[in-house]
Amino acid sequence: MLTAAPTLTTLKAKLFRGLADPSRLALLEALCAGPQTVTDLCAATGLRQSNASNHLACLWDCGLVAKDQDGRFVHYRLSDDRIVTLLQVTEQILTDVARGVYACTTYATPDDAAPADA
Amino acid sequence: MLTAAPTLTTLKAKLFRGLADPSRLALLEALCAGPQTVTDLCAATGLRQSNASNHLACLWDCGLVAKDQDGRFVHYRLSDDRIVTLLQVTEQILTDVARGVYACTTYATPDDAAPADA
DNA sequence: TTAATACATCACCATGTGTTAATATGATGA
DNA sequence: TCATCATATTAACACATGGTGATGTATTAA
Repeated sequence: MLTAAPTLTTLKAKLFRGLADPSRLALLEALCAGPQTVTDLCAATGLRQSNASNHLACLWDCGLVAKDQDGRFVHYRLSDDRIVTLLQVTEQILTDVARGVYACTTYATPDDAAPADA
Repeated sequence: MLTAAPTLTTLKAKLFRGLADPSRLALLEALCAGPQTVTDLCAATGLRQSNASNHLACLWDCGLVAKDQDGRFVHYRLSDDRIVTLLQVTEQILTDVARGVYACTTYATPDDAAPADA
């Protein structure tokens, strides 16, 4: 590919990959409202417990979320406020290029159906 | 997964996925310097021509890049200046959470080796 | 101790996805 | 026309990745 050692570009791609899954993004967006337990997050996102736990582990590994143990509960939260900024900028860009993202099927996520309304 | 119809979250994830590959990210970063032909981009990124062309097609489909035909040359360019902003914010976040992204192997890209220096 | 709750981990499977080589298209110049 | 350059397209392959269910581990309460 590009280089053997992890370059800044590679790291950036990896960070984006952390955001490039609807489940993980849903978790992050749910966490924008404040710290949540895994059970809360499952309820908010509709994910199975094991699935949510897997994705949260990924997000935690990547440093995108932090967690605080509280008895048998684990409260997850965003580790950095700029993640919100990132999501906001993305949303703004999406406003303009949404049509394209909509249409892009080359490396599409499996769960987007054909648009019901243009 | 979450919903059947493409939600804003799904679209956002898709947009991030467009940025979540080292090759595509390298192409976008190369384009930050200005419009480039495919051959130029191949030289700048080390990608094979067909591979670069594939990724550029994806980026174009997603609306992240625009292209201008010029004889047998095609000049690609970023379609939106805010893409640069997105990359910059990401780089800033990376500065702080880089250690985590470094260590995250759950959904790692294949091309990052173990760090030589912690 | 036993049961129940909250969460993590694991192996499996189906599918997504990046790369490559080969080939096609299309434009330019001799 | 023919050769060449610039780019796009395609099929095929190997591998990454997300989802699931089963199970493991703490923690709490009775």
